[in-house]
Amino acid sequence: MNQYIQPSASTASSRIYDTLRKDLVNGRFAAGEKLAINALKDQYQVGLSPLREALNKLAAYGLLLQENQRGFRVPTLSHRELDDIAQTRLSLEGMAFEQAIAHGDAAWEAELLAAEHRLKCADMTLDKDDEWERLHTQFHRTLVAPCGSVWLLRFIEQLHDQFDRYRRLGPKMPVIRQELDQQHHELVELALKRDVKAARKLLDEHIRKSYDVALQRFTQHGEGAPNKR
Amino acid sequence: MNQYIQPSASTASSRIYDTLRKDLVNGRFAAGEKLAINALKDQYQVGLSPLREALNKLAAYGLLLQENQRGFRVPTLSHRELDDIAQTRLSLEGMAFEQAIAHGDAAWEAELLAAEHRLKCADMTLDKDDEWERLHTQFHRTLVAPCGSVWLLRFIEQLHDQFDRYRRLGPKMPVIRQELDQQHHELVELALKRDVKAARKLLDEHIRKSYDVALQRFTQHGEGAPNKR
DNA sequence: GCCAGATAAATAATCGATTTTTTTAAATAT
DNA sequence: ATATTTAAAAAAATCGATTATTTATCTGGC
Repeated sequence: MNQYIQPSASTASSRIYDTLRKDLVNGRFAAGEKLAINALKDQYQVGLSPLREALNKLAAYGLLLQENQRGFRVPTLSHRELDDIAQTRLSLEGMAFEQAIAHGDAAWEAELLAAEHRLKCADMTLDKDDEWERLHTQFHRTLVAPCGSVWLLRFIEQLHDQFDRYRRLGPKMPVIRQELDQQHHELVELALKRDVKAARKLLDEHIRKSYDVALQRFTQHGEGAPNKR
Repeated sequence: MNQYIQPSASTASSRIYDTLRKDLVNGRFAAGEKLAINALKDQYQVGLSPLREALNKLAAYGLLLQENQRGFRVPTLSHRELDDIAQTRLSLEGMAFEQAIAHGDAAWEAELLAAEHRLKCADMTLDKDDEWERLHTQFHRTLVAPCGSVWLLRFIEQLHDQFDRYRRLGPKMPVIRQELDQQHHELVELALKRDVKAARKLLDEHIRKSYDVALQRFTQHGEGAPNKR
């Protein structure tokens, strides 16, 4: 009797998973922080069982650390790990982009243009970044979507979340933001022209520029981990 | 007062996770099968909560599919996905192996020799494959260990599990097994010689040969999914 | 005979309470 | 004062039962 078929009817567990994932990527929790499950339960108004199931999934996904008999904690941040994430993202996303350019069809081209336009518009009209972030993720997802490998896409998605955890802590830099937006446009152009070499090169630069922003967080406050606790 | 520090004291949840992961990779459950949680609970003698937490983790890891309100099922097998897994493994493991050869030190060389020797011995003395499989996984892990990227290693591990899910269904082929063992030896030799080009090429061949074995399962029974239900 | 709707059975998800383990605090001895 | 043991508090993990949802079965109308 459902009016519309639900893609996957939500459960308390899946809802709290989505919420926590977003909050973790957005840096709502301090790096290294131990999660107080009971507090979370009250904060998010959710039962213990669904909460624990979500935390388990997040740990398997890499957004939490789990230590037997002593719960969950937020992974610390380190210059070294940021390098790893950025470098791996460079490799995998670059690889996927090349494949996508080789295989993407007309529908993909249309999606690319649409995604870039949506992103550009959001940038102008909205003030709070939430929607922009969503569209930004969606844009990069579209770039590599027709690469042909489900597993590669899965890993890229995971790396994106990891990368964003660092990037969103970085300072707001309107100038660089504008440059990044410009690159988004050029990425689409090169993809449409099927210029694999140039496209890959630009994607590399794009990620590196983003990396520079994220890195500020570390060079500013000295080496090590800028954790609260 | 613990005599030895436990690396991470086991919990019911972590134990059932390990067990199920192994059983899933070993094809103990039919592809596409819906998991009857209550039956599992009795079979494995474990409570509902730890079991569900383990299933949630396995779903996030990619060894199970989770659909809200209708539980968990074992992913189906397909020629197409095997191709994807093999190809992605080829890319990532190849990349990691090259890096490992570039960065691996003397300790790594020692570990390599040790791992290959252990594998060779297990092959001769033991009849049941369980220990061989463990050592085989360990050998490949060692090959790429010093690649420098935690995330790459993580993905490779995941792909290995996925690949093995297919490989272990394939027929026993002693001749090919012997060829694969020979390649293990040669991989170590090339790694020690730091011959990146040749090493990568051989690893490619090695994975491809393994892939051929796994593929039998599909070409034998015709295209599609060789599922029970 | 076949389909829509209602009912019953089975299964998934969640809750509330209990048990186990770790962490913190206090007490005692060196 | 410092270290070691003991006791108390807090937190994590697990259990047993309840609730919600899906799946299977039945019924009457066409």
